[in-house]
Amino acid sequence: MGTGNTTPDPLTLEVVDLIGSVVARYHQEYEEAAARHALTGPQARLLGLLSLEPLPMRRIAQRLKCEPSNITGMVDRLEARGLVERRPAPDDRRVKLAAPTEEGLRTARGLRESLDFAREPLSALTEAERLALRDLLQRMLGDEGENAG
Amino acid sequence: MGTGNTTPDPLTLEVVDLIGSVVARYHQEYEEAAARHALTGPQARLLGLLSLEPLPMRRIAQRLKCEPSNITGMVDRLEARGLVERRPAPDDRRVKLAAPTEEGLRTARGLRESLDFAREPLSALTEAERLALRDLLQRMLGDEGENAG
DNA sequence: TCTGGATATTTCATGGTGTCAAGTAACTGG
DNA sequence: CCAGTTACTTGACACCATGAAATATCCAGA
Repeated sequence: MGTGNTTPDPLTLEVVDLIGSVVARYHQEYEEAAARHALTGPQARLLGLLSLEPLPMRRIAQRLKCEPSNITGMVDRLEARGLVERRPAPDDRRVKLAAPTEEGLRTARGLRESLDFAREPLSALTEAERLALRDLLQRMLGDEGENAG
Repeated sequence: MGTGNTTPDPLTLEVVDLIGSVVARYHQEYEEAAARHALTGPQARLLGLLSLEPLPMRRIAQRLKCEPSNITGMVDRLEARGLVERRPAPDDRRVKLAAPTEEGLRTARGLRESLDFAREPLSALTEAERLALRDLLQRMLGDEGENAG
């Protein structure tokens, strides 16, 4: 919890502002890409997550940083559209794995492809610049390198 | 837009992934800062916007990229808490300006200060690195430098 | 002046997201 | 077998967001 209360220098403020723009644009493009597949942003995120590997409901909630009861409804809606199915976990009858159906996988794939935020703005940078950007972002995020949930 | 359909190189994918992390962290911190002032993310965004200058409802909708009918409810809620008030526009009796109250201004100020995403992660970078990051982000966003709505 | 079309805001209905509290089923340790 | 814990679901509620329809106001032209 930063105790910071002194005003940061103008350069920092400028960078923060730029990051805000990146965030805004990222979201906009993400929502648009999701809408192209008749999905909301959170639904697209969930489907993308499951397309990597099926997950128990509780695990999904941790990854998406929300309450498990929320996941129930989201999976319900995706299940109703035939994009996701619930499977029993082999070793624990309490847990249910949410897994994408064939169509869900296709949708996730299409989603990833139509997510042009990847290429579009970054194509303005040379490879060396992308490398530099990667390193700077890594350093920025560095102190929280979490992979497992 | 983008016709891009070839898979981007691994470096680009890595950078995109990092940007995704930045976006996630930005959002998380923003929501937390808002919650510290008993506001939701959208409410905090709206209040921050109005703290710069009072705006007509329609203008707010354009800035926040949502429907005007949505703004009505958001301003209603902030107004009910005494953070925002509606004023008549001097030259057009149809339009109403949403303006922060004194308390709204105080809240917006406190919000800005508690928004540590500014300082915290960027403090890991030297000034030269922040400069480099600024230039890279500017180039990334460059082709859409819009300011007026 | 009157009238028709455009604009600003609101209202209503609807659906998705998110929280919290309570409930059920199943696992775990004694 | 029993108590406590864990996983998921349900129900009530608030907020965000959209779209269609209503109201009030502006504006341009006859």
